[in-house]
Amino acid sequence: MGSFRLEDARAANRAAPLSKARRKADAAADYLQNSMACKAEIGSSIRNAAKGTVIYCQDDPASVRYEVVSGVICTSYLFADGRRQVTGFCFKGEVFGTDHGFYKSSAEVVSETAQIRRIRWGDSADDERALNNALELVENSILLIGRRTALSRIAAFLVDLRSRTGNAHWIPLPMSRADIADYLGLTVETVSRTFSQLIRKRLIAQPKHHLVRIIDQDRLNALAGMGSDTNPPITSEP
Amino acid sequence: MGSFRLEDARAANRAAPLSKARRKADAAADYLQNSMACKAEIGSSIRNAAKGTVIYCQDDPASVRYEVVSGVICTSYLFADGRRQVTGFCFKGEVFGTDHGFYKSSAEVVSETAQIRRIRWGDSADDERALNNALELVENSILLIGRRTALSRIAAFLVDLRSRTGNAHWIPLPMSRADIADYLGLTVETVSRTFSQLIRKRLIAQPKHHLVRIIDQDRLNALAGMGSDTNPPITSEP
DNA sequence: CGACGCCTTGACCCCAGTCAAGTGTGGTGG
DNA sequence: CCACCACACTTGACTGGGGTCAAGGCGTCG
Repeated sequence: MGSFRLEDARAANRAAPLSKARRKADAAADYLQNSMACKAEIGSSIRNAAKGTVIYCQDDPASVRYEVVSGVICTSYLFADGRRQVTGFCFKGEVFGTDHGFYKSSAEVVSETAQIRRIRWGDSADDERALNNALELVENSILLIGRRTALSRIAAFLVDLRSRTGNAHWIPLPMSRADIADYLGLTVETVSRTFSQLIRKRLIAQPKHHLVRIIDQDRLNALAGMGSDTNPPITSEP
Repeated sequence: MGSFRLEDARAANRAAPLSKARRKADAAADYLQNSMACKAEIGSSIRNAAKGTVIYCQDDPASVRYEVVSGVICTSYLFADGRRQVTGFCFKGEVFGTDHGFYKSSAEVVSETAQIRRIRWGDSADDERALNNALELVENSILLIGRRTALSRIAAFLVDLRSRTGNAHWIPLPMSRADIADYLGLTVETVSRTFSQLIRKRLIAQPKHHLVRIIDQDRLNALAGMGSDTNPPITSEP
């Protein structure tokens, strides 16, 4: 079940990033079936998956959640009119697919390759941690998406990614511009233009399309509207 | 602790809807302290609170969560630069304040009056239900906020509120235009204009500022980009 | 090599932000 | 009882940011 809507939306959606993913998913279906015991994790099943692999589809029955071992996962929601809202990106150690009953969004691998661990519900301590993790991620997303200007959104997006990937200056951006656009509520063109703008202003560098180096963290923070933690930009009246 | 940021932001924020709330909160502080045993709920403490009452502040230590018994609660996050992002509205039966460690947002009563129930963490079945409830609400918010046009956002906002309040046609809108604007990432003027537009087009009626009647649910759904559930707007190619 | 996807850049225009003024409405004090 | 004010909301005029349409670069695959 659950897939017919995806097909409909694919037909209607001009960009249709999931269509390719869907085809790849079909091809790699059985590949997904057998879990790869890569590094002999303790009793849990870890899967290898290539870019474009769909982990689960919107409206599929939800039985397990997943943890990202390596790579990046993108979860997205397809509207009936074909528009797409990317609900989040998941990096190493983060959890996705925490829905109850049916998955409300689809999950897709956006990095070249990814390892994900299936986790069953039942251990209440673990379950609660997972839910809290998911909640935190989504709440963070709201603070990103609610911003006014494209510049502020992109800046906040980069700042968020930097803190989550734990990288000092280099940020991997395996997702496509369309993914970022659908996440931040912008268009591909605006995303591209804004990146170019940040590069021109020497706030970031971009040796490859999918790799960003943060040059001026402070000014990026300022654009993101977070201020420098050590030097709050607000002076209260006497 | 936690309140100094609020004060700072108050000084900087032109609209500063929390400033009034803050003053009211001070005045009604002791009122809040003693829980009112209104209808003798089973062993849980229910409080009455008037409009503007702040339940908790951003960065306050988080020990309990809350359930709305009656009225409407608004949770919002204040940025260092004074901007405000409303993270959600909570109606009867919904849960807020599910943060761990410290509250990441402030919670305020926006209806004329509200009853809220304090709930301690510990009952894992209950805890998990609460977390799932919160997660669902926040994920829904993302689908609202990510929309492109103001018309689409307002329409989706109304459709969402209608389904959550369980009301057939009449929707209570106790929150201010500023709250709605800060929720959807718009300005008060745009919110006001959009409501007027919907009224002119006879999609809704608005006998009072804080009450909306949905006249044409189908067209509202269409604007919201959800289509009519019985008649999907997408035709798949053969 | 050409076809295709993805990304970038440019030109144009419209939606929504900004500034400013006007309209209730409730509260306070004379 | 009315004058006055404070506040929330509405409406208008103007402008700029970003959506839209279109063209062009660039790497990958067949």
